[in-house]
Amino acid sequence: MLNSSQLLKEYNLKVTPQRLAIVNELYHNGHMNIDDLYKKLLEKFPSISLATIYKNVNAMIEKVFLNEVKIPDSKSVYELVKEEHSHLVCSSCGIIEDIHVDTSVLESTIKTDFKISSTSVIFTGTCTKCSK
Amino acid sequence: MLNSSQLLKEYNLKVTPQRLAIVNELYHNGHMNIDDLYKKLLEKFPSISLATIYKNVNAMIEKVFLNEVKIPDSKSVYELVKEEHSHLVCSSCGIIEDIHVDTSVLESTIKTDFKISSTSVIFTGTCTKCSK
DNA sequence: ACTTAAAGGAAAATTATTTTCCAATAGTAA
DNA sequence: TTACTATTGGAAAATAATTTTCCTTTAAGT
Repeated sequence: MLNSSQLLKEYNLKVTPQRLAIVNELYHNGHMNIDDLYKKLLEKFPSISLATIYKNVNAMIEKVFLNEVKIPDSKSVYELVKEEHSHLVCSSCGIIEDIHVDTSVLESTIKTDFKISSTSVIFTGTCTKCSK
Repeated sequence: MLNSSQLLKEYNLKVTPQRLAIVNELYHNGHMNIDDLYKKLLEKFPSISLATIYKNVNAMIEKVFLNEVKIPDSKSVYELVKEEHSHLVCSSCGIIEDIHVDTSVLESTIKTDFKISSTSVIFTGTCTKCSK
């Protein structure tokens, strides 16, 4: 189980029911875009405003508690920050999965003068369900 | 030298001065966002409209002649489609460089049921100039 | 040159995101 | 618990980003 309340506190974010819901939804669904979040929270808070979603998502990103994932050819999704990982995206149904990849292999093989600080990898393909 | 006119024709896009300028700018600058393009084209076409930029960029993406590159924490940029490659982004000055990476290494090491069709890799770091 | 489908530009329309303002509320201190 | 204060949520307005509409112009084929 996730102690969302404590988590928010650790990130210096006031604990409110709306924020708890955002955290819990992301915890259960992994990756959601703004609209997914809005629609989901509307069920629990019929009067919630899109501005509240935006304000909170931005606040959480600022505190490095959430992370925006930019997916090729589709909308950005948000996820709880956790250990570094990459993403698998199904171009058919849109499902997104985390996957652990050792990017140091890449970083060591490329020839560049850049000091690399992070490597984003997104695999696009077809998931098992959609393959059938 | 680039024969932009012929290129456009090959992609079934009518050759217009505005389109030629877009292609040439992208050829010379490599990666530009919508605003970069708009500002640049304004120099040559003082009455050009942002809608023209959007319409053309979208048309070119549709024909798989341009490609949108989604950069973490910054605006999307567009580039002419060419052989597969990855990107290096300087988080300090924003410069973007192409880099060739053998992503098959990654694809073969990960454990997944997805049928992977493409792999997007973006390295973020600091370029030489900004390192000094 | 003539014709026509497509493109460019201006403005409006839509969509996405942020800001403002005020009432409600979480967190802290008494 | 109560009182206080800063922050949050919500409604609406404001701003930004993108697309569409409509009409004039133009590229490209005849």
